[in-house]
Amino acid sequence: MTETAADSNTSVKSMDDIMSLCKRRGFIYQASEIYGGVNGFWDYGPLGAQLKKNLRDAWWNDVVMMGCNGQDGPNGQPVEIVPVDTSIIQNPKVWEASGHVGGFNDPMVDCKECKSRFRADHIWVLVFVKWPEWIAHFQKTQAWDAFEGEASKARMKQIFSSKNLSLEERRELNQILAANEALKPPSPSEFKVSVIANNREEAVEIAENSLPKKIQKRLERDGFQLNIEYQLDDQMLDDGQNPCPACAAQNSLTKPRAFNLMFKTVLGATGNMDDNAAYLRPETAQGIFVNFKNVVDTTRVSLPFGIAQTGKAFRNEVTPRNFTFRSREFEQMEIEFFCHPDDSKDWYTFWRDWRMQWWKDLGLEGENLILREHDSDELAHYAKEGAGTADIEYKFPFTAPGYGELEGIADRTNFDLSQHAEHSKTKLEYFDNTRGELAKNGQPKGERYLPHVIEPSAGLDRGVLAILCEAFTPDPDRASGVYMKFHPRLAPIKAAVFPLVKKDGMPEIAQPLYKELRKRFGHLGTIEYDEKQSIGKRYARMDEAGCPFCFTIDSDTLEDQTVTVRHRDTLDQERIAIDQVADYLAEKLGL
RNA sequence: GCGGGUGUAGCUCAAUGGUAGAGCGUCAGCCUUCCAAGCUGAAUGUUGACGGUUCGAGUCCGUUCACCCGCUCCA
Repeated sequence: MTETAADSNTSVKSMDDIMSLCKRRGFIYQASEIYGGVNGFWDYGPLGAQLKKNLRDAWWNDVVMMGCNGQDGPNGQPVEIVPVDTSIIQNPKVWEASGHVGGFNDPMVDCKECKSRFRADHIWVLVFVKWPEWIAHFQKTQAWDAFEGEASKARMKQIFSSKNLSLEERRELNQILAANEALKPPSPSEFKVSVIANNREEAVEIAENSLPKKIQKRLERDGFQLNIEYQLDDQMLDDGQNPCPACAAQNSLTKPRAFNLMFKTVLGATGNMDDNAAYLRPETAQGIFVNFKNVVDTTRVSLPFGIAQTGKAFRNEVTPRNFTFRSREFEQMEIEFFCHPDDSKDWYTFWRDWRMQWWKDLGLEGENLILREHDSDELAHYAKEGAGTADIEYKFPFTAPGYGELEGIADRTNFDLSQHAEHSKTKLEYFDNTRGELAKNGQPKGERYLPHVIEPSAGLDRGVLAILCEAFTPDPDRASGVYMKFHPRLAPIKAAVFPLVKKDGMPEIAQPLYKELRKRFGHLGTIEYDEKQSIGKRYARMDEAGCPFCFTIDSDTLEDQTVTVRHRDTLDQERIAIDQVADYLAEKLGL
């Protein structure tokens, strides 16, 4: 309990300082920076690339190869996970089945007639009526009474004149109208025109001056006047029956569908987007689901088991923000764990708790990391009602005192498999010969079912960002002013070898040690060698890069073959035999 | 996407509308005896980009791009 509250509180850390260090030391650069960058994309530099690889490797080894680090699952058996590496581009039908095409988006509408596509919030619908006819109709309704006789023609005109009424007042009036069934069938001789406009003023301007001559003539001839205008999908005013702004076909627009956050791309060299559209995957999960049958058929796995995958995914985020936290291109580490429906709750709990522990073991400890169960009203379209979705969240400097999601653990039920079974017309049921009632020979008859899925889905880039934020430790007492307290397992630089001075035969001793360490540990991260400038400066540089151990050859080494080990976090120094350095480092790296 | 703010060397920042600078860092050399020491020298900029006003723009105006802070969404 020596740690004070301030020590564990990331909110005292400056995100600007962290980003500055990331740039300065080559962790993360803005993508295509020399061209002015591109919004929502980031490049990893030498240290960042290695840090990211180390985190990915830790996940791969612990989760996939070791099966939850060798821990037994809730069924008392070892956890079985197999890896796949699936395409970023899948058959477009995959995304229809998964629900990403239909529900994963911002408002767009299509014209059923001319096939044009519009942004719903750019379409304004102008409703024209014949005033005397409309007023007469209106007077038969209860709404008329609500105005207590004030509803003269002039008053009506005033009420529905866009220039004089606030949105709130308009809402209020239309609530009165909407409450009256007699008004539900549109008033006689209503005439609708849709226009593309950025705002109400522009829409009215177009209505008054810029409509096609043909329409203007008709309105004039038949005595139509503008009654009301509204934005498409206006909850209060839109009746869902709207004309197309392009071809003017009446009632030809689909309901607004959110515009797709998926990256569209083109298959084939002709570049014809209309015929050959495909999508860059918005999540790696679907590549797993569509291969479920393949894996079952070809690899002798049996339920319960998981399929794991790391890889890039792409989303056209509305607002990329907060450094790499919400990037448009990002890497996921996903497991789809398949189990019997009856066991899904146990497996959900198991995964949720184990994944939380895993992040803790990598150094995201204390109050900065929380496990948060979702409320039922924020469950995703695939999540079972009340079955459980939890987020592992980290208190980033830019979210503090709130938290940002690092990994989500969701019970996806059999949603995805059933969707793909239906859309692909392929049977995806699993035949479980350990279940079912017993046959005469005492063997179970077996049970055929669609497995349920627990999905622990982690953001690799977010993990790296959390590790960076957690590691960043200001320390005014040391030369660098800051050091990166990476877990040795994740540190991109594993160790450094320094001759204390560049003479007296010290470099000649340091060089072979450097080469020995590099040969043995180079596959895990960088081993540095540096003989330039003062020893303090070299230590300081290693502090900023987060190198956990420095081995220094000094004049004593010449006498007794020992070297100094300098510890990054404590600044402590100890002496060990030079021929013990490699074993020492191996132990410290947990090998 | 909307509103507000910011863009000058790797970083932190200067520069009345009048020759683009400093500190730190980086690199090279000398020196060195455990925490950015010292000395000498060097490199580094289309002042985010494009256009305009002006005899003259880092500075004023317009557009655009990027980032930051709010609203919103996700892993």
